[in-house]
Amino acid sequence: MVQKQEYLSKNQKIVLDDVEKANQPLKAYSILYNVQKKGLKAPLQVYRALDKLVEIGKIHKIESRNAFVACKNSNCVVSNATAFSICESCEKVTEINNSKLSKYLSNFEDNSGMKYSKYNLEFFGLCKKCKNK
Amino acid sequence: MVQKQEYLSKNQKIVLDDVEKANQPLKAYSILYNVQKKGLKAPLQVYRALDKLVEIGKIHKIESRNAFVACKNSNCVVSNATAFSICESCEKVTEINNSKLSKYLSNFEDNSGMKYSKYNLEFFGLCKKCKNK
DNA sequence: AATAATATTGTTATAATATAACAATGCGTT
DNA sequence: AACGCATTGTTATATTATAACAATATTATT
Ligand SMILES: [Zn+2]
Ligand SMILES: [Zn+2]
Ligand SMILES: [Zn+2]
Ligand SMILES: [Zn+2]
Repeated sequence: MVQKQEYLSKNQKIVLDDVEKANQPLKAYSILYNVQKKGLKAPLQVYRALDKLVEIGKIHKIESRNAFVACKNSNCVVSNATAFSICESCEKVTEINNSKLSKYLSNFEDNSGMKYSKYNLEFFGLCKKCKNK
Repeated sequence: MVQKQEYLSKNQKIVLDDVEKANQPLKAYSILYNVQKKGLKAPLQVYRALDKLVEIGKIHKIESRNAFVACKNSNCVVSNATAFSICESCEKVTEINNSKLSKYLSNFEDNSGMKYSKYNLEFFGLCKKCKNK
């Protein structure tokens, strides 16, 4: 039996490293630009690494921005319960780590008969700085 | 003073009509295909109509799918508080209309200092049908 | 009615985001 | 060594979305 991958491959490390350094969401083609000096020349090399990193929860995709950000929340072993705040003025994005919220959403049920295994929540508004302008 | 638009333009009506008939999310280029017989020939004509319809809450964008669905929730006068359930098997999407959930999220506050004016939540899982396969 | 401001439309081209398809290599297991 | 599978490299292409410019339509103000 082949066991589940427990380490990162070369390209995955390179991409994760770049995204972690940024501490803000990066677009795939910005990442591509950044890592070209390390040998990743094609979009697919970046997208494949991103896919895997998202799958294992090291990176999250900010869907409304088509951008990728490193997980800052040690609870997200797998990215099946994510919440973000997004400033609509400066585009600052923060991962929300609020156990009440995650408990509430993870336990959410309605009468649709659906079994929810995953959610993604994006809050929008103005951050502290932008509010006071 | 120019007052806020209170009716739909020709192209907006055409696009809304198509999306409402579908009762499932449509991609922008599917919409374009559908409405070509009505004279909309270019992507921009569709995207512009979609932008406006999303802005006024007649249509919502399913961000994780890059698709657009008509609002089924009369409460969404403006689309500043949206929640959807998405089946990862058959891709069925349903707008969640749950007042407890929307109250909880609309009142959500954390210590970030951010004032949230809007949110979008997407739940993923298996729908009733797909669960029983 | 004339003017101004705003919204909408039409059109061509192009940007930005993401995947298909195929061949080769690397690595752990049997 | 042989197998299975993940990863890599590469080229081409698909999909999603916007820029830029010109024209027309609608509404508000004078
Ligand atoms: Zn996380
Ligand atoms: Zn801000
Ligand atoms: Zn709605
Ligand atoms: Zn289903």
